[in-house]
Amino acid sequence: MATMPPADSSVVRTRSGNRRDETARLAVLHAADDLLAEHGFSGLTIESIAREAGVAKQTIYRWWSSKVEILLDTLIEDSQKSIPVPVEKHTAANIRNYLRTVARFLSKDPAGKVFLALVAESQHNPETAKSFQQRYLDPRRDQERAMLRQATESGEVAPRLDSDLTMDMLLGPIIYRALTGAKISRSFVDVLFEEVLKPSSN
Amino acid sequence: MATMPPADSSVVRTRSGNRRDETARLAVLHAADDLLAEHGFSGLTIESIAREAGVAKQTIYRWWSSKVEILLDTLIEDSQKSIPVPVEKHTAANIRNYLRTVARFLSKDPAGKVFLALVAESQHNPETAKSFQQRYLDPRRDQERAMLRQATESGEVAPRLDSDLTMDMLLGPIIYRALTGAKISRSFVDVLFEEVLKPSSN
Amino acid sequence: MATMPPADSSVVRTRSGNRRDETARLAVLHAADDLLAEHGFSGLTIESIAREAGVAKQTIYRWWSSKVEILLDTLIEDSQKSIPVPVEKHTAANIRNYLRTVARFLSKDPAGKVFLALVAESQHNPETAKSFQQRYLDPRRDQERAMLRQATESGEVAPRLDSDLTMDMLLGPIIYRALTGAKISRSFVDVLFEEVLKPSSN
Amino acid sequence: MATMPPADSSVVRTRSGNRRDETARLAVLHAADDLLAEHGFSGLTIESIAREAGVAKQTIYRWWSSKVEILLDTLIEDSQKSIPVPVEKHTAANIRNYLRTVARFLSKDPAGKVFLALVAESQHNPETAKSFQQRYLDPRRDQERAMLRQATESGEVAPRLDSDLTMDMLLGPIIYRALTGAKISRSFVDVLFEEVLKPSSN
DNA sequence: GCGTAAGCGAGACGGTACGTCTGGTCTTCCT
DNA sequence: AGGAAGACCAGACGTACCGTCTCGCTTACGC
Repeated sequence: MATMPPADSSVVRTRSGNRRDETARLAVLHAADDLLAEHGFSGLTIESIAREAGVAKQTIYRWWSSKVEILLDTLIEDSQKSIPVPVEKHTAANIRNYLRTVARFLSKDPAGKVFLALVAESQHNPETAKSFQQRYLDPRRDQERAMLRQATESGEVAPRLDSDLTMDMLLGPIIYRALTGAKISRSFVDVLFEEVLKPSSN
Repeated sequence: MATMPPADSSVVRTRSGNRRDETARLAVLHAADDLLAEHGFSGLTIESIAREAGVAKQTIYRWWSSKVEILLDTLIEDSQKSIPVPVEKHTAANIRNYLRTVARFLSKDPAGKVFLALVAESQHNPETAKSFQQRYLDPRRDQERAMLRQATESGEVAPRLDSDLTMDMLLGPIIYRALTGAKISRSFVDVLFEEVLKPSSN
Repeated sequence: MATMPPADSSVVRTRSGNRRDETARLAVLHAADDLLAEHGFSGLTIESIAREAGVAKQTIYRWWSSKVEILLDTLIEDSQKSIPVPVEKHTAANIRNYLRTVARFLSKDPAGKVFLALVAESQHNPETAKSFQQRYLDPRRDQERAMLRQATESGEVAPRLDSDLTMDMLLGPIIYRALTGAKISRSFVDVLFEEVLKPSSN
Repeated sequence: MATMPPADSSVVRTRSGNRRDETARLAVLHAADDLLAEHGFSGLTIESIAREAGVAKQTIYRWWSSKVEILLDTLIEDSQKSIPVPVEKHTAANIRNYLRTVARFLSKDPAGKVFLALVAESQHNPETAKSFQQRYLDPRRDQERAMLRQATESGEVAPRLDSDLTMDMLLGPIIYRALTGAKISRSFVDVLFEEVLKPSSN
């Protein structure tokens, strides 16, 4: 993430005329990522993004309505790469692996900070909450529900509760621990998985 | 919450000389509470608190290092009133009731917004995270662990896991739902309780 | 002094894009002038100038390093208008008239207060003293010396002393009276002129 | 208990019970003097005087209405010591010497800065102007007029003009040069004296 | 092939809040 | 009673960003 193009002297900024400048778009996303990692959410200002990206503020305001929208863009791209919802084989192993991957993403991956920052900002700002819900949380939850349903149908897992409740019981503790900076061990995730999804676990 | 002292005309501001002025302290806490409820976290500025409370900014900076510390003070006082950890009889019913109270506090009580705001701000600011952990989360968790242990010893509940993991499984989903603005029905809480604490639940 | 442009409804604030906004510059100078006249030097704060001029504080800080520099700018412009050093005919009458004009400026014209305020502030602040000297006093003294020299060469006046000493003998008493709020009558000025510049005055 | 200041072992702070504490009064005057010399007029705040003098702010406010009054007290005492108006023999030599002393006081003596600071502050603050006039300038001018009158009567000097105008012609240039930081040579003072007071000077 | 239209970097603008500083008032406690 | 200490309200300080705007430039497209 946020690797700059090689500082080759021949990399002249290609001005794109009256079309959107992809170079500028990427520079903004990279700068946002870098600044969040380096200086935290409060160090992430439109002004600093523009400065870091070598871009005019107006260019940012033209394409994004707030810094939250910028972060959403990066989060969506990163999530597809780092924590894809398993889509082909919905086996128990795949689901457990998904939970492990999410846990690692939230506690280790710098991109996971973007997720936490957006959960956080949603508390402060209703519009962020709405965007975050509609553009990120809802689509993912849809995928997760499908995953759960198909794995249940194939008999791999046996949730005793409806899929939303099940997902919240699985993800809630993981996310809460991530939010409070607590350790999230692999066994913690595995126990969660066993408790919630395995039939006759006791 | 944030109820002002009786608007009796005789309530002249008692200047306390070179000792801390309790009137000013309360005015600040009330103003912070009111403004958070009315205008959200971003509408909560030191400037606006001072204005609302009729207090000089310097008085705020003298006693609190940031608006987060002010909110922590109000949260601690409000939590003791609204969501006390049951301390006398650690029965199953008491614990279930505690969970219900927490759920209501987070989703309905304006003071619950303070908790969510502090979880949020902790993501943006490490010092907030530390303060929040040490002054609020840790002490509460200690009480909750004691509650759980004693209820277990008396045979009222039968958690299959250690107390920290148990509490996170109970509170994580509730808090995650509160953070994402999802509904938290009584039955949701009760199911959580049954799943995690009841023996041979399936 | 400080006359606003005609309140024609069509006089919309011309935003100048990324070039300096002349409207803002003038508004600041006028506001500074007005506030000095109305509330004195201590009532002249950057805050109040910004408020009065309808200008952001940052705009002031962008272009002036202190309120003293603002006053210097107004004084220089006002002086060129109100007390120009006679530049064409250096006759005795012109010089006497110049002295009278200066006396009236210092004792009657609100803009004269700016001069006195800058002399005053120079006592408190070495940087003010330097700016005032370099940007105002020195250039004026150069002009005055030229005036004196040429009038002397043409035989109109006959100073017995060098030009700096002569100017200080002429202006010193006038300025000292202005500083102490004493009356400066026309005859006072005329006597000064006679004593210092007329040949064989006794 | 009077705590021993670190400096001189014998200088015990004598607390005077219910009489005004002369030690505190002197400490304030000295601190004011020192701070004016060291940090200029703007570095001279009630707060800093109290700190430097080891005195409570309230003690200062109890006895002086502003920092200007403190400076006036020091100036009056210093002037009596450093630039006494000659009072016994009003000879020409005495008057010339007086002018020389004044010139040296204003340009060299740190206490002269207090005079300049008060002239300055008078421009900014009408109350300062009034105090300064009544407590300092007027009494001195009365003495100077007497000096001049008696020297004239004894034939030592021959001013062509009334005494106020004469004094302003003598002191105005000196004070103006002091205010603008210009050099004030002995010959400058002597020429002034000759021009204004000597009969048939040309 | 030239005019129009849009995107771009730059940066000035009116604002709001920041956290610090000083001023002047007040009260408590100590001596 | 006087003085030290220090909390209090008030408000200016100079800085950082906000979101809007205008400028002068560059490029791509359509007449």
